[in-house]
Amino acid sequence: MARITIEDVASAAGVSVTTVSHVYSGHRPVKLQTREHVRRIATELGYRPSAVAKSLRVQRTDTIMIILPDITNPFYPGFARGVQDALRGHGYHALLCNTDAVEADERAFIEEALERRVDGVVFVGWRVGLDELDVLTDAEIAVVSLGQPPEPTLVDSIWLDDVASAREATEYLVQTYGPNIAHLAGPSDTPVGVKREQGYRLALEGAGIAVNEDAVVRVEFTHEGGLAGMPQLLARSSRPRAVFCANDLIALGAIRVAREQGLQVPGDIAVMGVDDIEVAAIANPSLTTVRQRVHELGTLCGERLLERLTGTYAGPGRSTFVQHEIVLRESA
Amino acid sequence: MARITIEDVASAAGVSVTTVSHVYSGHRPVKLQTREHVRRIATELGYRPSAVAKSLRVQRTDTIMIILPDITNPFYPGFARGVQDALRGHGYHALLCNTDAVEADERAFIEEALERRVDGVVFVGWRVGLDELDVLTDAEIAVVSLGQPPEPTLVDSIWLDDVASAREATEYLVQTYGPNIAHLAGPSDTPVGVKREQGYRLALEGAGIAVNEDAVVRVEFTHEGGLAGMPQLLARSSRPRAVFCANDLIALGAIRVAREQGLQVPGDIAVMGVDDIEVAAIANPSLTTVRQRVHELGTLCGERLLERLTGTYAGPGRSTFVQHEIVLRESA
DNA sequence: ATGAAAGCGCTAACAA
DNA sequence: TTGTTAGCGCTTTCAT
Repeated sequence: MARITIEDVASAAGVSVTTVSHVYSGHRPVKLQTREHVRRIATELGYRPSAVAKSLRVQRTDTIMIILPDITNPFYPGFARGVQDALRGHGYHALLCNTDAVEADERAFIEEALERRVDGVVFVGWRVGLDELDVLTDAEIAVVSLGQPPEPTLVDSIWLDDVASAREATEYLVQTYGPNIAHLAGPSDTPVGVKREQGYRLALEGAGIAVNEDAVVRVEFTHEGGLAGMPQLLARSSRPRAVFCANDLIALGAIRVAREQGLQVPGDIAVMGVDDIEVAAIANPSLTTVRQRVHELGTLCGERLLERLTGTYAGPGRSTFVQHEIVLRESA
Repeated sequence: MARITIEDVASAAGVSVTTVSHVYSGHRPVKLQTREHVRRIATELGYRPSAVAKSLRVQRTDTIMIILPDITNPFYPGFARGVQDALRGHGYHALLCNTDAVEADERAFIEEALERRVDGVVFVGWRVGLDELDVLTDAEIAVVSLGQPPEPTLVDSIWLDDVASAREATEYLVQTYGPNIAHLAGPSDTPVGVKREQGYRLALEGAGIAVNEDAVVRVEFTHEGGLAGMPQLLARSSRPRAVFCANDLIALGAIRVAREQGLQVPGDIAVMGVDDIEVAAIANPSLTTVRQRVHELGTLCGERLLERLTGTYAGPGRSTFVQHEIVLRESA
């Protein structure tokens, strides 16, 4: 069955394509009678206006792209959800893209955004710098980035102080459990991983504690990362009294390993994460962590993007800081 | 800065648009020298072929749509991931859509798929029947649906036996903990909720146990659902010895409530879920549940879809059953 | 090895 | 209130 086009509807209804077009867009008045007639014919024929033809003509796709490192990390669906909530009712649809934090994929999706002519991009990148997003701005695509530091750029960015949050978390652990604090760090080739490790080191140095390099193990930002890294920490001659993990998934993995080895959390060893993903509260022991207010981050990105999409704002990149917050629960 | 088109490249390179087009598509040989020249000019100008113009011309979008009830339920990102993994390397991109299990939204996204001329749809619907997907098939859009029962339809469907899995889970609880088994059911207007409740009832009846209607509480398929429903169960004069929950999120909420009321799980009250989302293993106590092999479900959907997209298969709807599996852990 | 030109399905300027 | 038509940026047939 060939696709029904606007022309088919027009001739079947005995009107011009212009009229059919305006029945749908409402961009100019159409006599009620004609309007209803056209509608009926269109429904009978099963006509659906082609979004791609329209996009080509109006040079808008009403689509935005959300580029994320890993959709199976619960942090990101919550974030994406926030973005979509902010966009709700404004007629935009979202393309969710997984980069797996692979540099080539991050770049590939930026290309893809360009080719698909999306109207806007929310970018959460780990490998690619903010300056690489300028190509989007050049193509008049609205861009908001999450998590990069505040430096003057073309794109808006919503950022968290990863160094400070890691530092405060570690300081809390030092105060509560003394100097022997280990760190399950993120990969050293991700900005987030690097900054949280930096915060950890700053906290120890600030307390006059020398960093024991054996007490820092770098793993992926996943539950498996925690499962893989924790045994190394526990195998050390002097077991750490607490471990600061670069995110909640790692922390949950770490807790699991500790408990399997018969250790009490936090009695024998305390564990703290970062993110406050939903399961952090559900888990048992519930996870002490640094809350990132993920949904708010998402809506904020969505709102900033919307301001550019609608033309409410058109100036240089704005930088918005979102404050973290330590959430004390059972694990530390 | 106006968008660079194929024409800009052609004139700057002193060739025809045809040649530029073929440099990109490789659909016909272009002299090496010309090819390199065109490439260089294109790069200099920052040319990106417009996917929307191409789509209009070739009547393909290389896009599929994944329609899901709730992306913040960890079951679905895992599933979506599976679909995307199956599609990887075949040049398709995925549009992830959240219906929130709202009937109107499910229908709206079907419309949207039609208008956007996506090549395929993976549909996970709770309110809308399989027959409503025929409109997609009519428009020559490949469709695979998850979770509906095997009845002859136009679309492919991957299904789970929700009744049987709920029944087996309940039977296990009866065998282990006796007749006093409650049920935190899903909403009665979702097929999944209905079928799991049905399985629960069949198990009790099969064991000659009368179903106590007070012991069945219907809640949303969320952690909050569990938090809301569990107190009602615990407030009953005779506390249930175990509770079968319609999914893992509900079960995790239920466990939380039980523990807050000072009950041991499973010592005082056992809890069992369905899905085996990742956190089921991480949680503490870890969750006894029915595994749905979510990633496999996703890849299966992706593969079936791919067969239709590539034309490898073009017949009537196929129905593929995926076996569930009870996973015994600590909570029951 | 390369080009000219039609046409994919719409929207909107211009005309009546 | 309605219609005619150019053109959005590509691909591909038909020529050369």
